[in-house]
Amino acid sequence: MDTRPPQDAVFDAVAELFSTLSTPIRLKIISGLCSGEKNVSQLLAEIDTTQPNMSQHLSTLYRAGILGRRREGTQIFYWLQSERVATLCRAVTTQVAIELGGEDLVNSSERLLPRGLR
Amino acid sequence: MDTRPPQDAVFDAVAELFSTLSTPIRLKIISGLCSGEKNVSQLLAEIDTTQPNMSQHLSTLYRAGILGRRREGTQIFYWLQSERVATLCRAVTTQVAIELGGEDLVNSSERLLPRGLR
DNA sequence: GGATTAGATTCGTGGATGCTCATAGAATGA
DNA sequence: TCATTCTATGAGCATCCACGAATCTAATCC
Repeated sequence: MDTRPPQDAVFDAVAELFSTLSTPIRLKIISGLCSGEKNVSQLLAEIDTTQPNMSQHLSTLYRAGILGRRREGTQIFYWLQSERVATLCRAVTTQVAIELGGEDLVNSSERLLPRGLR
Repeated sequence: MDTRPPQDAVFDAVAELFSTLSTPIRLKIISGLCSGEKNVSQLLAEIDTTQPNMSQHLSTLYRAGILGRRREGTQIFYWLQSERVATLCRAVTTQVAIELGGEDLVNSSERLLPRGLR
């Protein structure tokens, strides 16, 4: 069989990546991790959602290879594993902030997805 | 009220954009229009789906401001309106093709989202 | 071992959306 | 006007998925 063109696999993969990034809360998580690794409690302090919901989104981003994970005692730390995806989100977010207008928004957007501090 | 941070609007907009690009068929449409404007029949000849389904996806991309639309007789031509989105898709698709491996796939990927011919 | 804290997992549900089928609309030609 | 071609729209359906509530697991401390 295999009547599908090989490019289809590429489009499928790209669509899946975009799908992973297509929810605001996951973008906020990526934004929050731009300044370095954080545990779940720290992320919960920044992002308004429930703990189970946060856990599910973190799991989704981890399985997608976008986040790394590490246990330290009872806490679990996450960090940005895919620098490529971080760069992608940064570029798109900056552009959208500009297009949405508002100098203030553009200025504050520089803090939306800051480049890694180290 | 308005207790939501202003950045939330940016994340919402970015998530919506990614959502629009999160289906393979819409990526194929964008790819097909990279070489210039086409009518619906031409797109149907390249992309395997039904006519109503194609029409709906075209409508979605048009409403998102990604495609332009023009009537000529009974036919309707679509073209890439947002060069920014086209560039985005091109960059991501190329990277994913590379990461999926296969020299042949990488080479053929150059034809996935060719730069505009004019 | 019991209690406590930090996260993950399971289950159920409502809303969004992609698909198909049937139909409607618009333009052209006889 | 009627037929044909090209495209859009609406209804019905199935699926996916984000969310919340409750529960479970793992590690630490008493």
